Amino acid sequence: MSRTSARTSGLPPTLADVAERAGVSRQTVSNAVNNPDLLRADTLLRVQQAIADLGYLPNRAARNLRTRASHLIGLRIQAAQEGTANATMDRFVHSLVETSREAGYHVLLFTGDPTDPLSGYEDLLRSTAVDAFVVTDTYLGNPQAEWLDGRRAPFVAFGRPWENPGATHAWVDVDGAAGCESATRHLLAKGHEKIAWIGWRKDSRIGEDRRAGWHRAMKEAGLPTSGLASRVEDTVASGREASEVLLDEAAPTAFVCASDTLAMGVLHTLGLRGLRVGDDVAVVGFDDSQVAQVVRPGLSSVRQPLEDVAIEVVTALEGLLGRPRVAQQGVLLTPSLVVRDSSGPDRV
Amino acid sequence: MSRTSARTSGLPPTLADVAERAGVSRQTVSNAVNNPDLLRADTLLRVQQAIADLGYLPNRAARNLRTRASHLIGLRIQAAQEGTANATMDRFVHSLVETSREAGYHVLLFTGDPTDPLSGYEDLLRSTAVDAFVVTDTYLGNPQAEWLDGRRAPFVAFGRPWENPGATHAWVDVDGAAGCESATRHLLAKGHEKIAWIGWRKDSRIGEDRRAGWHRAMKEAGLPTSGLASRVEDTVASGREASEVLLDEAAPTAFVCASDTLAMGVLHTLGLRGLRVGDDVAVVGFDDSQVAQVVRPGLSSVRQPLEDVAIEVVTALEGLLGRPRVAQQGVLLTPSLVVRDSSGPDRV
DNA sequence: ATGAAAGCGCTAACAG
DNA sequence: CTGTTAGCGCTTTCAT
Repeated sequence: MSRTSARTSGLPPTLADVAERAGVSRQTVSNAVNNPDLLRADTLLRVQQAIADLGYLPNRAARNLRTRASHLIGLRIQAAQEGTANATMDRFVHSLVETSREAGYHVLLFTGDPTDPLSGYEDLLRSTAVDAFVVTDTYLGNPQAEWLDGRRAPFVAFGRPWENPGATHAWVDVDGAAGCESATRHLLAKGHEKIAWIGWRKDSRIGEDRRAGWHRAMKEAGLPTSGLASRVEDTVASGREASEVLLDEAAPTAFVCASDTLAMGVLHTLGLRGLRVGDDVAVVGFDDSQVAQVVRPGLSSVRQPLEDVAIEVVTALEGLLGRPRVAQQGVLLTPSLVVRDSSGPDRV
Repeated sequence: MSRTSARTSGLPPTLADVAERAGVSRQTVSNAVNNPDLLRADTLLRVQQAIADLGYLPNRAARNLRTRASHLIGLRIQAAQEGTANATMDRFVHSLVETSREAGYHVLLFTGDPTDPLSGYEDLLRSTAVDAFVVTDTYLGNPQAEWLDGRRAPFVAFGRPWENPGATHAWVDVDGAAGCESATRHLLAKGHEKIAWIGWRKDSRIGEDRRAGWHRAMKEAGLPTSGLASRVEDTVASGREASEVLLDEAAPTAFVCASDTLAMGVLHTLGLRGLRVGDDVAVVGFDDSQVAQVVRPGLSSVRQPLEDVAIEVVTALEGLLGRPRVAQQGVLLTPSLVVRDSSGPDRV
């Protein structure tokens, strides 16, 4: 051996240290860790004892070098938008970290120039720092998917390939239309007939999808929708202004919104006009943000099953990275509606 | 060479590929990357050209193995608490990721058994997966610091060593007392004299610190504090109940709270009693959460300078990991007060 | 079932 | 200033 044993040096124990202590070769120790079935029961036990005694854990860098895998998955995050209720990402990050760990992966966070959806990916990929990516900001038109596909980089998207339905990469998404449809039905069941929609600008595919859910539910109920929809920026002020206009021009008794941020704008308007939230006008948001949870009265909201999204994402990742490669197509999950006081009572 | 060159194989180019193309030895390429000053100008240029041509980037695993460093820093995160307005961690994570990148580090996220403050650290440390940790959940009594210190693992704490003021490790914290003092002074300046405190249970050092700021400001103004303080759990319901009791028994005209979550509870009480937020009773929270930003009326709140915290943390980290080792002691940063409508008008 | 040999891609130490 | 040598700690052949 070319270096002092672990006990004398301050360095962590290596395979060689364990081998020496157990009286076997290094290879046998490696097998004990990675292919225990190959060892005879008593040898295995002896090696495991030595491993425990020494507190041995394989050195990551060495293993990574050898296996050409880092067991790291990269996730690009953006700054939370101040002044909004958006918090999907943070809940997702936590779920992903948790689920990844169970699959033997850690999550490496990185940021990039917000105006360049590609920045940050390339360096990590070329330096083999991560095995795969989870791509989340697909609303940007999602050039990442195409780019990563081109480099044959494994990745799973949280978000459908809106722009390119023929894309073959793995993705997981939440059915926003279904969420808004169930929110609208919920209000219809309470007796509302004039239910307004406040969503995002038309260039947002996600926004149009959610809007379609509202529209479908209204049509199914045989109710008109014209004059009841508004498309604005995702800010509280926009939600407030849009709801003012809608109240003046169409007098809806309920609002379904594409986000909790917009829903908060509606609550502002109701407050300013002395209308009682829930009792006079019902409101449902989207995301089940902390804001929805702590505001008074509580804001009903569509909640994305982010824990399940993480599970599906990691499953897809394992398929992509495992041997044999198991390709997964798209997975669409259904959100649930969290009912709070802003839904109001039944209007029998 | 023992393997096909990068162009023919699908693998990324290596040092050897670059060396061959530039007509120099591998070592020279390594120097071109890590110690450019050592090369003659023309050689450097030639090597850099080859690097650019090939799109070469050093393989992380190999470099990590050789240098015994991963350039990764570990950060343990916990699930965001639903039903609260707490969001410090998410803002901090983003700032840390951003700042770390500038220093050449990436952030590796991990979770652990919530009941065991140590879980998760050990494996990463022993497997040499990270170079250092950023420890944040110091409110747990912070056994991590001692434990990490014992293993001589580099780490920086976001949070003071409350339990052990003699601790020598690097830490960065925000002066909660100063924040609450300035919040209280802000209300005093508006003409309030009966300013109540709603904070956390006595075993929370952070809570006691924040409370001290309120207390100090009141004393300096020559105002009594007895009967004006309450210590409860960090939930909206607790804030609501505490404010009801305080209003009944002491009739304060303003509240300073240890968190936005508690402040939301106060807003609930005011709403239920028909008291106008700001006009009748002023409220100030702590954290400048999204909730504070989007609720109506806006909630004044103490904002932690998390971007600066991240900068100080990374600076300390660089000192810890750099050569020579530069030890940093504690850094205490001052938060700022974000004034919104819940502060109310001047009560001349 | 266990061991020996080779090498992943890089850099520290030294030689020239 | 550049090249040679020798590993970092691990796993993948291939013998035994």
